[in-house]
Amino acid sequence: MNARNTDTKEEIVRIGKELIKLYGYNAFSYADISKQLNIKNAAVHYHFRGKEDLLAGILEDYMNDYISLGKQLQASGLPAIRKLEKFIEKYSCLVDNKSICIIGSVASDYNTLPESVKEKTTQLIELVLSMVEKTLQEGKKSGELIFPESPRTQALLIMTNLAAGVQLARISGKKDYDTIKRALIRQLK
Amino acid sequence: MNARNTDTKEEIVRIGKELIKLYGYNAFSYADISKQLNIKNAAVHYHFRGKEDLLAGILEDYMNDYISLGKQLQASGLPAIRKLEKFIEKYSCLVDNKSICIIGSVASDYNTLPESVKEKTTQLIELVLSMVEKTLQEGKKSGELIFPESPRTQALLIMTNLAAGVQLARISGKKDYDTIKRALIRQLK
DNA sequence: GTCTATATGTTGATAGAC
DNA sequence: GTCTATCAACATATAGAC
Repeated sequence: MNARNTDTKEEIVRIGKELIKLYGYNAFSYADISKQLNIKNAAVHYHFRGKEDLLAGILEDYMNDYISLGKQLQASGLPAIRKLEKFIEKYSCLVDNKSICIIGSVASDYNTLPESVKEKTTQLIELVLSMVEKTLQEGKKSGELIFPESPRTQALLIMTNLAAGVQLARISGKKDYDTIKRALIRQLK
Repeated sequence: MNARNTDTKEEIVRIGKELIKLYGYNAFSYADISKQLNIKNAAVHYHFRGKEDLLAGILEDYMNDYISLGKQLQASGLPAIRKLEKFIEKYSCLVDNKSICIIGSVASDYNTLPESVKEKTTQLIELVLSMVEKTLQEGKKSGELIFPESPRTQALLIMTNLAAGVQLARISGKKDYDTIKRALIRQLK
C-alpha cells in the first residue's frame, strides 16, 4: 500500500499543479482532485491535512522543478540566449494549455493565501528571478547579450512581460503573447 | 427611495471594484459587500440579480473610468510622456493599496468567469491597450518618445510590465515595482 | 421598490470504517 | 495505513415581507 500511497500523493500534487495554473488557488476544490482519482474528496485530507498543506506541497514541487531546470540548463552548456529561449518556451506551453504561470497565479491570489505559505511564494519567485538574472549576467559578460538595464532589472522586465503575457493571451489570444515573446528576445541582442 | 436605490447600487459597484482588485472575482462574496453596507447579503441580489451581473456592472464601470481618463488626458494637452506617467501613476496607487489591476485580476480568473462577461473583458483590455498605443504613437510622431517596437507592441510590453509588476509587488515588495516603473519610463526616451 | 428570511448547493474538514 | 460517511460553515440564489 505504501507504493500506492506515494502514487496517490504524487497524483494529488500533479493535479493540484494543473488546477492552480488553470483556475487559481481559491477556485479549485478537493473534489476537483478526488474526482480525477476516483476517490472521495475527503481522502485527499489523508495525504494533505488541509488545503494550505497541499498548497505548500505544490509550491515545494515547483521549486524542485525550477531547481532541476536550472541545473539542466547549467549542464547543457548552451549559450545564454538559448537558455533563455528554453525558459521562455515553458511559458509558450502554458498559453497552449490555457494556463498561467504559478507565480502569476499565487501573486493574484496572494491576499487570500494562508499565512503559512506566503513565505514560500516569496522563495519561489526569488528562485526563478535569480535564475533568469544569472543567465542574463552570463550573457552580458560574454558579450552575447546586450541590454541597457542591470541583469536584475532586465530579469524583472522579462518576467513581468511573460507572466502577464500568458494572462493576456487567455483573453486576447496567442497572437499578442507571441508578439511579446518576439520583442523580448529581439531586445536582448 | 429612488435616490437611495441609486446610492446603494453605486456603493455595491464601488465595493465590488475594491474587492475584485484585492481578492479576485471568486474570492469575494455578496456577504463581503453587504456587511460594509449594513444590509443582508441577499439584498445585493435586488440590485444585481446574480454575481455575474455584478461583474458585468463592475467591468462596465471600469470601461467608463478608462474612457473618462482617456478624454481627460486628451484634453489636458500634456506631452505624451506626461500622459503615460499619469497612467502609470494609477498602477503605483494600486501597489500602495495591495491591489492588482482589474485586467490582471480578470485575466487570472478568466477560466472561471461566466461566459456572459468574457466578451466584456476583451473589450476592456482592448480599450486600455489602444489608449496606451495611441499615446505612444502620438509621442513617436512628435519625436518626443523613442522606442524600437511598433506602438502596439510597445503598449503590450508596457501593459504586461505594469500588470505583472503590481502582482509581483504584493509578494516581493514595492521596490521591485519601482524598479520596473523607472526602467519603463527610461526606455521611452 | 427595497430589503429580509430562508432554501439549496458546495466547500473544507472531522471522526471513524475497513 | 488508506479511504468513506458525514458535518458545519459558507457560497449563491429564490420567495416573499414590508
